Amino acid sequence: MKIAPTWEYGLRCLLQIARAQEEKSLSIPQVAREEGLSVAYVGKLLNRLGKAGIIQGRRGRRGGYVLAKDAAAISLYEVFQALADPLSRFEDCQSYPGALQECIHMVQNTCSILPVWRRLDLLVKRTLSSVTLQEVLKEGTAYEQNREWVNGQNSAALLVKQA
Amino acid sequence: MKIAPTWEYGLRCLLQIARAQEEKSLSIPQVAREEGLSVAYVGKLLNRLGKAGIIQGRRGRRGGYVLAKDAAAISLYEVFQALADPLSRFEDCQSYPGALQECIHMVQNTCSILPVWRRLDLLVKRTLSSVTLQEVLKEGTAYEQNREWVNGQNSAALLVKQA
DNA sequence: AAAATACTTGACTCATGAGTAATGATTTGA
DNA sequence: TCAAATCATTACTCATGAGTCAAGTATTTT
Repeated sequence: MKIAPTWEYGLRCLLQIARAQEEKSLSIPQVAREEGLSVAYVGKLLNRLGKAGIIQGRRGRRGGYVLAKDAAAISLYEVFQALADPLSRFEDCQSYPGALQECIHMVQNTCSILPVWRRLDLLVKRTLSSVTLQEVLKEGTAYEQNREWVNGQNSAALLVKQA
Repeated sequence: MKIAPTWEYGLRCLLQIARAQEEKSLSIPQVAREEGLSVAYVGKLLNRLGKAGIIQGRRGRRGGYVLAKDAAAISLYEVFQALADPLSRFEDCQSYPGALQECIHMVQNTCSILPVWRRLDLLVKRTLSSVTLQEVLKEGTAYEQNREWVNGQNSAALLVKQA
C-alpha cells in the first residue's frame, strides 16, 4: 500500500520528541536539523500534531514541543488521523456515485462492493489503533522481533475468508 | 482509509463486464452509459485492466471487453494493482529519507518504524488477495452476510499485538 | 523595555493523480 | 471496398496534497 510522505515524516518527528522526553522539549529547528527536513515543513507537521492534542508547544526563548500525554496513550491511528490533510481524513466507506443518482451495483438493497471497502477500512484502523507510540519507541524488544507481527502467518489464517 | 476513485470506478466497470459474461462482450460506451461515467474515462480504466491481462478487448464492429480468465481466478489485489497509476503501484516498504543519507531512526540496524509499514502493507495485500471477483459477484450469499467479515470480531483478537 | 527565540497562521508554488480530448488502428458488415 | 463501430495510444487540463514562504504573536532573557 502507499504510505503518504506526511505519515512517515510526521511520525519520525514525533518519535524524536518522544525520545527526547525527560522534560526536555525539542524546538522545530532542532527536529528539522536532525531529520534533514525544512523548518517550515516540520513546523507544519508538528502544528497538526499539536492541534490534535498529541504534543504541546510552548513559545518563547526556551520553548519547544513536548508530548501532551504519555507515549503509551498515543495510538498510531490518532497520529495519522492528525497528520492527514484536514480535508481528507479517514472516512467510513467513502463512495463515488458518478453521474448517476445511485450506484447500480445493488444486490438485495446493498452495494455489492461496500463490504470490501469496509473490510479494508476496518483492518487498517484496527491495526493502527492497536499500536502505541511507546511500542514503536521500544524497538528490537517488543513487537518487531515477533515473527507473528512481521509476516503475520497465523493471523493470516483468519483473514482468508471462510470457505 | 482512503479509497482511490480509480479503485471504485474501475472495480464497478469490471463487475459489469463480469456479470455480462455468457459470451456477451460489453463495449466501452455501454459500460460508460450504465455507470454514468464518461466514455473517455471508462476507456482509460478498462485499458489498464486489459494490459494487466484481466480483461480482453476486441476491436471492430462488434467488439468489446470480456473477462480474460475465470472470475474465480481474479483477485482484488491484482485488480487494484492494475488500476493504480502506472507510476505508483504498491511498493514494499517505500520510505522517504529526506535530505539525509540515512534514516536516523535506527535501532540495532533496523529502522524502528519500518515494521509498521510492513504490517499495514501485508494486511492490505493479504486481504485483497484473499477475495476473488467471483465472490464479490455473488453478493448476499457468501462473505458479506458473514458477520466475521463485516466487523472482523474474531480476527481482531489476533491483530492486536501480543502482550 | 527590548531583543532574541520559537510557535502560529495563512497564502503561495509545485508535483502528481484524476479525468478529458483527439487521433490512430483494427474489425465487422453491407 | 468502404464506412461504421470499437479498442489503443498519447497528450492535455484540472484538482488536490506536498512542501515553501512570509508575516504575526507569544515568551524568555538581559
